[in-house]
Amino acid sequence: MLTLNQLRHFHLVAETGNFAQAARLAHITQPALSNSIRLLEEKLALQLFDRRDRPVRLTAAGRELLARSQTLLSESRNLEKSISYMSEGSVGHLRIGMTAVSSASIGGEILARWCGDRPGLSADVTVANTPILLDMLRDETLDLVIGEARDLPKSTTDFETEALPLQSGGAFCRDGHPLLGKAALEFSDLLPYRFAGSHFPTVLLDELAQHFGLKDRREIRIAIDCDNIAVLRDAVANSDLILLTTRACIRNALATGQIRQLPVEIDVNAVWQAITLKTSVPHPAIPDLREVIREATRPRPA
Amino acid sequence: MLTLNQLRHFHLVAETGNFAQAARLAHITQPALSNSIRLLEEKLALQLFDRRDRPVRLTAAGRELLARSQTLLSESRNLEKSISYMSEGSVGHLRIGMTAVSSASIGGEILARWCGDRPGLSADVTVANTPILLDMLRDETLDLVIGEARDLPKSTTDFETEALPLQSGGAFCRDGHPLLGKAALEFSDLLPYRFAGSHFPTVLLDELAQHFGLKDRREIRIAIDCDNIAVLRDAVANSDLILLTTRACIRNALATGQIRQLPVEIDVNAVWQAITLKTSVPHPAIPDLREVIREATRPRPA
DNA sequence: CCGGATTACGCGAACCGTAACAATG
DNA sequence: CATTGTTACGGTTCGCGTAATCCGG
Repeated sequence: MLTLNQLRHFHLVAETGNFAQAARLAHITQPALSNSIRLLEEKLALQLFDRRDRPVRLTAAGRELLARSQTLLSESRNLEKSISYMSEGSVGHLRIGMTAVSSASIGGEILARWCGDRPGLSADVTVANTPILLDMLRDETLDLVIGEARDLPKSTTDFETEALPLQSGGAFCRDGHPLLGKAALEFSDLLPYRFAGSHFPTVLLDELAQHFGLKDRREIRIAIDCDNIAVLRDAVANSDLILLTTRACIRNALATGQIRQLPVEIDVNAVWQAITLKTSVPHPAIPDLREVIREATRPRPA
Repeated sequence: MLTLNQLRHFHLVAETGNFAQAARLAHITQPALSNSIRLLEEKLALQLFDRRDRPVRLTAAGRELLARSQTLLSESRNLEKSISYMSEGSVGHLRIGMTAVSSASIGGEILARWCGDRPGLSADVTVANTPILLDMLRDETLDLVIGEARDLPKSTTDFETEALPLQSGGAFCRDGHPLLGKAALEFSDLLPYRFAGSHFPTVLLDELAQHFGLKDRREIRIAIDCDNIAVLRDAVANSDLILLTTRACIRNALATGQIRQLPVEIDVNAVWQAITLKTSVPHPAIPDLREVIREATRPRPA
């Protein structure tokens, strides 16, 4: 059975044409190297070097072996390097799940920071509702999920959760919306209009309703519930719908003035959690990714 | 230091998801395999399998390693196969030297037979004069040479030579050449015309001159000495030059009637040798190639 | 005679097998 | 309780190092 070490030794001798020098490079003594090569030749039933005169030279069979084992050795060097990087979590492929809002708000920045200066790392992002993402996490189709805190099951014994800083949210409307002219805006002023947003957890609606003293959460009428932020943005920009989401999620539309924030205090601040499976062995790069997520979600001056 | 065996074991477990089955495939006992994997995990400082529930599953790091070591393992399988073929000489790359005439006469047939039904074999053919080819053989730029016997040095201690069957040669001219009409043609009848051929050894000319009782070999006037058979063929087809070469070398032109053989008995039969370097370790495929050369040069009914 | 390769021999680590133990379902 | 994986232990092999020998320039 062929071993990588013997191949390495063979290559060193072939390249240097000198057993002594090759032995130094292999960090073994000359006799040991001599033995290694001899055993290799016996194992292969092929004479690899012509030792009749110095310097020793490759035989025809030796040249063949050299050429044919070149890729194998370079592959092995690559793998060893990859492994050393893997141990420190600086290489690998992660499968990350995000909700629509979190992906649109901070997903890009997280991935930019994370992949940007880590050439060995790559990611696969799945956008779905938190319950779906959690299912995928459970059967290890995902390595990490950024999900809505409100959608987490009460008993989180099998999840390693970490609450992320509050993402400031609010109510948004198109430029020129009737409500923008109104002074001292209250939440009740919004109720005549219908709402748009991405995946409203019923708990959130209940909280809102309770907070503003509504009898029934159905007084907050949902017109569009969509996982695609672009759809929501365009729908709200061209109608009187009110968008409930985070500021970061529509920062471009806010910057262009296409969409404006309504000056009303409402509790739609997003609470997100970075979630991994406690019962699974984490990818070595996970701690690093968590650190990047913390940095990217840290509240900063606007 | 990574070993191929450990990687193989790892792959077997990863593919079967079952230590017992993998152990059977690896032809070792289950505890031995268990140890092998454990040592690998310790060496890499990475947990590769999650053993908390059955069947055991790959961890994220294990998936990475599996993906990244895939090519390495398949390369190693390829190499082992190549080596087993190499031992029996059924794979490799040979550098063959031939003279212009021998290459044009039998080179194609030899290579067709040799490479044709041996998918692992390939060749590099150099066409040059015998002395040049012998030099290349000496410094191992070539593995085998088919050269002119007459050009071999007298002392052939460092060459392994093998005479090939005589290749019938003769004098050839264009269709409609004046000599073709003459009855009872003799060699002296040819002397008014000049000759063409590929690399005339002076010994050959001396022999011819002596054989036909000429005072000076310069009575045989050489018009063209060229290593390119196509050049000679076309030159002779369009002039009254007489071509000295083997029949096989111009068999196509003979078949089309473009060139005709002069009915004169002359001793330009080619004597070729298959030559290798005795002082070098031969390529494993050499004996096989020699056999093919013998077959291809064996005299056959025209 | 010197640099460089091989042979001879002893030791330690690695690896496998057997047997006993532990955990999962 | 049966299947499957781990731990413990003994024996063999493999690979390296030291020392002595051999060989080519």
